[in-house]
Amino acid sequence: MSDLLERLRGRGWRMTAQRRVVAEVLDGEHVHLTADEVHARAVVKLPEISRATVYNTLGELVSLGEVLEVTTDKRAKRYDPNAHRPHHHLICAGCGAIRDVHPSGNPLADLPDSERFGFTVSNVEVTYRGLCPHCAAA
Amino acid sequence: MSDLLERLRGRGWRMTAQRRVVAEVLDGEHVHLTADEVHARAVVKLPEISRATVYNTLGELVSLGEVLEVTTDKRAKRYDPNAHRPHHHLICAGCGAIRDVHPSGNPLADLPDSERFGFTVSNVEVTYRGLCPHCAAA
DNA sequence: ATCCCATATTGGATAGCGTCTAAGCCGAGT
DNA sequence: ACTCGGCTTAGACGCTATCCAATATGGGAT
Repeated sequence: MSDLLERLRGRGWRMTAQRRVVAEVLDGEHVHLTADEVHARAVVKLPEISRATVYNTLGELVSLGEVLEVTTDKRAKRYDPNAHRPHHHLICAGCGAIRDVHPSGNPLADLPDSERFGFTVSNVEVTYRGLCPHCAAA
Repeated sequence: MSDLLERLRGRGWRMTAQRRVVAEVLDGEHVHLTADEVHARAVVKLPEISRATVYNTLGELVSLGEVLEVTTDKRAKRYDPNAHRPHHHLICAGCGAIRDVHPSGNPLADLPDSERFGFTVSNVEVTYRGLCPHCAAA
């Protein structure tokens, strides 16, 4: 399971109990957790861990490119451990569930220079919205 | 200029000084303002207007479909008066500024059935991120 | 023109989420 | 084992949005 931990060690990331626990929580989950949910799961393994450390660690993992931040609304940000494989998101407007999806095509190429307004464009996110089978039935 | 005001009146929206001022602020601007920025501009025309009213009014305009809410990060939501024409967004990672863009291509068609997981997909948002000329220089 | 009341507005309180700070702790190199 | 820079902590703080009870007001009815 510890591809993530191995990669972090390999980059010279200083390993501490708190950081290991946070990384393990992300590595084991396949849903997109909020910072507080990560904290709640981390506390099970390491009761003294503080919220600040979870926030710091998540921020570092994001900077390192190992984890993605997903902001879909004004509720809490969610953290996506699946950063090694490019993907986009499909979100249910009813229940808020998120699935990873892999569209074909390259949206970055679809933005002509004339539409870039001098920006250095580095990244593109595609968010599909709709209703999941369960919410569509209700 | 007052297409927006006309449409609102036509829908039987009760017109008050505060609502008119908020609508005028949005109608006159071509950038995407935060609620506080809308409030700041509204105060110039109507010094007594309260934050709560601006929030209420923006919420109603969103419900009416006259204005779009754009949530890009954990900073303030921004309000997009350009709801009548489909477009996507280019966001500066430095200062949060937003520009409307019109990419070629159709991302909805890029999501194969096998990646839809039974969802009824109704909408797609494309968000380009980068640095605006000003933030790139700093 | 005036009255009336459903609805809008107000400002202050409250809540959610995230960031900051000061102080102590710890791990790795010597 | 010692030292020092980086890590962790608890709680204060800040920002944005929402809620609330009291007050004011638009606009139809008279």
